[in-house]
Amino acid sequence: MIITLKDGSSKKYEGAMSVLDIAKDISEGLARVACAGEVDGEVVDLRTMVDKDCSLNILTFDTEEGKKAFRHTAAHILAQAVKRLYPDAKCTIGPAIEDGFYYDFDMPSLSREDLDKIEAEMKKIVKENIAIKSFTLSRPEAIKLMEEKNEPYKVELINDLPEDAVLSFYEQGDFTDLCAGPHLMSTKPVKFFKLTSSSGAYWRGNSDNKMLTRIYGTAFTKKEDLEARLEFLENIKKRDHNKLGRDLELFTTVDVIGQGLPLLMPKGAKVVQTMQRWIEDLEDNEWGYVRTKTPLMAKSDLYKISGHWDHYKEGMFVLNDDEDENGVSASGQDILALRPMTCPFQYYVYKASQRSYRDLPIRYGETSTLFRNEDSGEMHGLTRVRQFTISEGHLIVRPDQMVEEFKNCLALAKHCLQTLGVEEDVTYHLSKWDPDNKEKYIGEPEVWEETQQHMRNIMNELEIEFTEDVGEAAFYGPKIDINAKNVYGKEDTMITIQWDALLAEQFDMYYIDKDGSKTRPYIIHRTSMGCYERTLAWLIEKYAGAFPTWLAPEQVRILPISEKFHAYGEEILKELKKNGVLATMDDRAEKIGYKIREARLQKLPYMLVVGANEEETKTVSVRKRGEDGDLGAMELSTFVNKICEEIRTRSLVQMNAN
RNA sequence: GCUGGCGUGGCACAGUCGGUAGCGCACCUCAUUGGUAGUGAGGAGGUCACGGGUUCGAUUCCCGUCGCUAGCUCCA
Repeated sequence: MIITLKDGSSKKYEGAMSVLDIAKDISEGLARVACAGEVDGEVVDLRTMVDKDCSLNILTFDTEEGKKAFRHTAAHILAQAVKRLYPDAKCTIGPAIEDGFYYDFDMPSLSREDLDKIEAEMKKIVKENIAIKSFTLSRPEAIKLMEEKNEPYKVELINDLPEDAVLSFYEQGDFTDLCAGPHLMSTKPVKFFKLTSSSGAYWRGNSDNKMLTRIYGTAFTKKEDLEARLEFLENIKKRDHNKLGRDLELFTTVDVIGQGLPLLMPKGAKVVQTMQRWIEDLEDNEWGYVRTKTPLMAKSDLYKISGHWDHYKEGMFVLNDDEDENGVSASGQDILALRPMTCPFQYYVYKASQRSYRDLPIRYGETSTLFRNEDSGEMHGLTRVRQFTISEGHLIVRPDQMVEEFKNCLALAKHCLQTLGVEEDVTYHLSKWDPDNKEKYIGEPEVWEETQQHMRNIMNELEIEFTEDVGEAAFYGPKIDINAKNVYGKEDTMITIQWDALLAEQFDMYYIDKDGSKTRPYIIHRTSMGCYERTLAWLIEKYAGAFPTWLAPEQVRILPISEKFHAYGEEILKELKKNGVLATMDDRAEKIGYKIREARLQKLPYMLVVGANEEETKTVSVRKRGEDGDLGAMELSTFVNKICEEIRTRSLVQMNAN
């Protein structure tokens, strides 16, 4: 590549040595130097970093550091523009994030028109090609500078840093900001950006603090990249379960029914029913589960034993909640709460009889409807709701069985993910307790640490990659969470497997051991596939509504060419239904092209076109969804065999012709 | 819960600077009986989310509620 340096000279670099050559030419042994110029005719900001050990990085926009520098600079350009237009706005923080940046200001909220104005001002700043200089200050000097600039939030930030800290600042014209960097050499390369949205955000992420105004933006070095990003954002809306799920008549919401209470319509309910039947049979027939069906509500007494009354009361829907200081309802009624989990109910199933060590493990499964009083701002489509149904289970096991059973729970979860075709789309997390926040949890620190180590070992042994998240545990134990991202990149927990060595004590659960002594069992709380509503949402986005055949709410639609072939169509319909295929017939007086168009828009797996040819030869003309879906004619029995096989094996791919 | 945005027939949208509303798709009826992404004609359907206020008059302006939504906080 040819680099034109700032002084106008240019030099050609070739091959693997170029990185070192560039460094030698422009670094002169300094810790951090940079140049801006043109690479192969394109204006770039090229920055090299030489660490103390002489290892070296070149920051072009292709590198992570380079992208960070680019986004930091974009954030500062935003802040500079805001300060120009709103001199009273106070700067807080403005980090780089994936695909862009944001900056929080203490200022009134902004409309789209305001964002457009700020964007225009930013364009000016870029055009001005302002040089960016960095300098460092001691803490007292830094505080003085920010006090002079009347930036109280910056002063607060600096005050929280170590006294002997040396703080880096970046200055671009009339704007100077505290920032760890890196930054570009000038504002010029930040050519293609867009302020995407503004919203509220609490100062320092604490809801007790003031709400600031956050501005989000996305920025790129190339026009095509920005356009591609904006187009991507536009396109993923088409996969968004909250839009697509409604369009495809899978679910709906009604304002008088309430927030977080979606209605599954016949198609959505059918998909959920298919999953539920599959999971229940799978657990009971192949994984040794026994089924329970327990109440959806209970007296507060139960939750007092479980600890939920103390640790989770805010999250429950409580009935007759007018208790006096003695815990008695003024109306004389029992204080009841809708259940937020199934644990204690299944514990009492366990406790209903005396258990021997020979009986364990006992694996209870329940298709369990739960109620959680989520904050009003939290609800979203099918992914965050106030009533939902999960494939819940509790395993009551002897301590010596714990590791094996925990592994089995992971294996079952993996099997479910695999069957749904989403195994590659998840991340595993070890959700740990927070030792600095002990009052949120029950049990002894040693037990927590030991349990977490067990889980760590299991994950390593199974060679599953995972991250460790502090403070994400349940109050009674650590857990493995299996998360998935939605189309917008937000993560939700799909599956959870929790190790609980504590609640057996609370509920006085025991079994009679070999030596005749009463012994505490361990408990695993787990889901095999998690919440049906959330999984449905995930699948809608994964498949853009085109579910694998076995999950599709309508698998085959028979399309007679005209009314004359309705009788033959009925014959086919009967045969399909007899074989358990979800089939319908479109017997409207519409043209065949129109019927096909409609079936395709509804993302049906298969269409069977039938007319004179088919009736005569006792065949069906098969069309599957997608481009070039016409599979031609086949014997009805052939099609039935193929689709039954596809459904039975829960295949993720569709049949081929012959 | 907090800060914004939004709410017009089933869906996607026009529109009204205050004088009670339209288009397309879908739906219904009739004709058409067809060969792989939209046959033609006609018709019905909305107290403009709900409640209050201002006004001679409110879908339009103001306030409140409900819902949807972007984030923040929360998610045992």
